Amino acid sequence: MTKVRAVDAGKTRIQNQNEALILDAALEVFSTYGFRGSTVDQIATRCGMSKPNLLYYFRKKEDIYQAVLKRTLSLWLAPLAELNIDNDPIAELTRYITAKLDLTFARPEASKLFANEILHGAPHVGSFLQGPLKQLVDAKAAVIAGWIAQGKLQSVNPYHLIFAIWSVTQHYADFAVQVEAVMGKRPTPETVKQAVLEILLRGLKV
Amino acid sequence: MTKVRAVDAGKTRIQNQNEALILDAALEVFSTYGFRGSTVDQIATRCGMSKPNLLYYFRKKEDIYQAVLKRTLSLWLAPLAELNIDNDPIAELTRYITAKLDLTFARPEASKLFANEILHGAPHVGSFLQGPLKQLVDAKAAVIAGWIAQGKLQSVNPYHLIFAIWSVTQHYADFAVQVEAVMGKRPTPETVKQAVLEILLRGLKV
DNA sequence: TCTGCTCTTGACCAATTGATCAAGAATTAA
DNA sequence: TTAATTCTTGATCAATTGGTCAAGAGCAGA
Repeated sequence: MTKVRAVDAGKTRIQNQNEALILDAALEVFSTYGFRGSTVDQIATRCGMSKPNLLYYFRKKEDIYQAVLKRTLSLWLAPLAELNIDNDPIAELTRYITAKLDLTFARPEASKLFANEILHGAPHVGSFLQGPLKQLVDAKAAVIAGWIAQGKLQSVNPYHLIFAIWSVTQHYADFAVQVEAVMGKRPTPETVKQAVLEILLRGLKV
Repeated sequence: MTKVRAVDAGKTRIQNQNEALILDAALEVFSTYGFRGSTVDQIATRCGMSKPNLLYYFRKKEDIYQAVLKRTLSLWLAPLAELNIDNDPIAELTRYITAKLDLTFARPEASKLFANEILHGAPHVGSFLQGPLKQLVDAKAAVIAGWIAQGKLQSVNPYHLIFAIWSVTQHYADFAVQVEAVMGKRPTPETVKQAVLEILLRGLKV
């Protein structure tokens, strides 16, 4: 067998293993306490690793954050990219909203990490917002506008519809504590799905 | 004139003046950088004041945060409390949503401060959420349920409708950076109002 | 003016924390 | 087995930062 380093982007077995371990721990910690509120030691301890050892894999705290954020962003974009103008708009939007809610309940930390980043002015993802994200949203806003032009959907500003979908779906991750406190219990994903679909889509049917 | 201290809850003129100054600066700083990300020095400098002097008025960083958060919460609750079952539901909800959006555009820092607090698990306002907030929402959810029972409003889960209103309206403060990046410009309050009202209310009319 | 209280701050302390380093342990390819 | 490389960490450093303190400046009422 050839040198391990040649296999996976120049990474050894232990490197791949530990970097993954670190990123998982970092997502948990950063999404809970924010960048400034998290310590390298916290993340290291969560991996059962010493702080210098963690810094052997990621030289700076910044680097860990960048890496975990990057890994999260692709997860974020995926569902929107699938909006297809050739299908029925209500079915497509239903699928999109459902996919977003599934993500919210399956990976609330990812949503919280992203929310934290934006809330603090998006210091690390500013160019992502203005570049890839804007382009994708522009394209999908055009799809929605197309549906409206074809008379398949009630008239609505596509950008603000997308914002509404984002905010409502991510609310159940980012503000989960408030939702639980106000309702006195954690609502089931099914209940949320039904309610959210009703609220967001009923007014859009022609 | 009697001693100044007797007038305003035992506060002197300078105390009232400086405490207000500090709370304004603290809101700016905390809402931008979060609790851990903000420093006492930052707040002090913003008031043109030395750090020890600031700590003369608020003995701990915590105390400043608590005070500014408390001052924000009442602002937050006010509009919802006015939902009146005797009026037309669409008119009432329109008024509520408009009031929330006005707050969002007039005081985005307040929204961001609150969002940050909830996002990090509401360590300082947990009891507020489970107490006063829950009670108010319970009462107003009953109002909405009443409208539905009277056939004045389409059927919808009142709690989730309130969550949707909160999330969509606050989105334009908390995620303003993203909204601007994606749209390529800052949308006018009027545009947002029209779009949000359409999205949230069109499906509710009977 | 005088007296007591409030207000202000430079200097300082202690704890936290991001980051480094040297030295040893473990792993790998031969 | 061996030699090179990778991995690991205790000890330590330097910067940041929340908070204290003593001493002086400013202010209000008599």
